[in-house]
Amino acid sequence: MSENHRLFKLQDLRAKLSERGYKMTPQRKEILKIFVEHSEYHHMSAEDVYGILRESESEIGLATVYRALDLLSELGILVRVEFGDGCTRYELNTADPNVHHHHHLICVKCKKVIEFEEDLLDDLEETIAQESGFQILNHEVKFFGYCKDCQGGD
Amino acid sequence: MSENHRLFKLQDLRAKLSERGYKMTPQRKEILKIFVEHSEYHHMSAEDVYGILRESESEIGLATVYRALDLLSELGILVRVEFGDGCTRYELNTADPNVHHHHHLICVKCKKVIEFEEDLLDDLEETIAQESGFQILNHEVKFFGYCKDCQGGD
DNA sequence: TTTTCTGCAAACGATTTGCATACAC
DNA sequence: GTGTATGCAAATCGTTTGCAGAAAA
Repeated sequence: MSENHRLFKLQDLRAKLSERGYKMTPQRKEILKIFVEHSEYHHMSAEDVYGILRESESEIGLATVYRALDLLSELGILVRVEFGDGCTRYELNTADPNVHHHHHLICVKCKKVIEFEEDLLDDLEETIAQESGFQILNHEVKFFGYCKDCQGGD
Repeated sequence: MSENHRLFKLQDLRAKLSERGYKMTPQRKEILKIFVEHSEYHHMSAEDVYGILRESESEIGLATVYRALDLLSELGILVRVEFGDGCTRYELNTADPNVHHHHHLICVKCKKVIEFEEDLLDDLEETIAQESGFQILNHEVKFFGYCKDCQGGD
C-alpha cells in the first residue's frame, strides 16, 4: 500500500513532467520520494529535505532541492505552506477532491503546528466565486493561538 | 473622525507601551501614524513604510522601521500578514470583536490581493477549541486562484 | 544531438544585530 | 542619571542565479 502509493506518485510525476516538456531525473524522483516516505513530517522546508538527503549520502545540491520543490509545486504535486517563520515549507498535495482539506493550528508560543481537517469552506468558496468572480484553486486557513500545553502562565 | 481615530490609536499606543516598560518615541508614533493615515493601502511592508517616510523627509532608519513594526505587532496594534512573496506585511488590527475579520483572495497570476469580509469561521473556532483544546487568538484565511481579469488564457 | 538539468559558488533581498550615541522616563 | 531606543553598517539567512559540465529525450 505504501509501495503502491509511491509508485502512483512516481507515475504521476513522470506524466506531469513530460506533459510540460520537463525531464524525469533521479534527483526529482528522489526528492518526491522523501515526501512520500516521510509522511510523518507533514511539511518540510528545503533545508529539511536537504538534511534528509545528506543523511542518505545523496549528492544532490541545495539549489537542486529548491528548484525541484518549486517545480513540484508548479505541477501541483506539492503544496507550499508558510507558517510565518520566514521559511517556505511543502507538503504532498492530496489532489483528490474527495479528500478533505487540512489546515493548521499554529501555537504562537511554542510554534507547534497541529493539523486539522475541515470542509466547511466549500460553501464559502462558492459564495466568493459568485460575488467576486474569483476562480478559486486552493485555500489555506491558519489559526493562531495557544495549544493545550501553552495555555496559562507567561 | 479620522482625527479621532488617530488620537485614539496614539493613546492606545502610549498605554500599551508603558504597560510593558517600552518608551513612547517620535519614531514609533510616526510609523503608527502612517498606517492610520494611509488606510487606503490596507497592508504595508517595512520597505513600503520606509518609502513613505523618506518622501516626508523623515530621518527614521530602516532598522527602526523593522523594530517598530515588530513591536507594534507584539502589542497587538498591527497584525502581520504574509502573501507568500517573501516579505512580511502589516495592517492595523481591528481589535474590535464586533468588526468582522477580513481575509484575502490572492491572484496566483497577477499577484493582486483582494480583500473580503466574512464571519463564517466563528463557529469553526468554537468547534476547534472544544475538540483540540486549542485557544484561538486569531485566524487567517487565504484563497488562491485567478481574479476576474486573469481567467482564461495562459 | 539538442535541450534541459545539475552542482557549485557567487549574488540577492529581506531582515537582524552590534555598537556608539541620543533620548525618554 | 539610567536604561531603552536609534541609526548606521555589517552580518545573517533563506532563496535565486550564472555558468560549465552532465545527462535526459
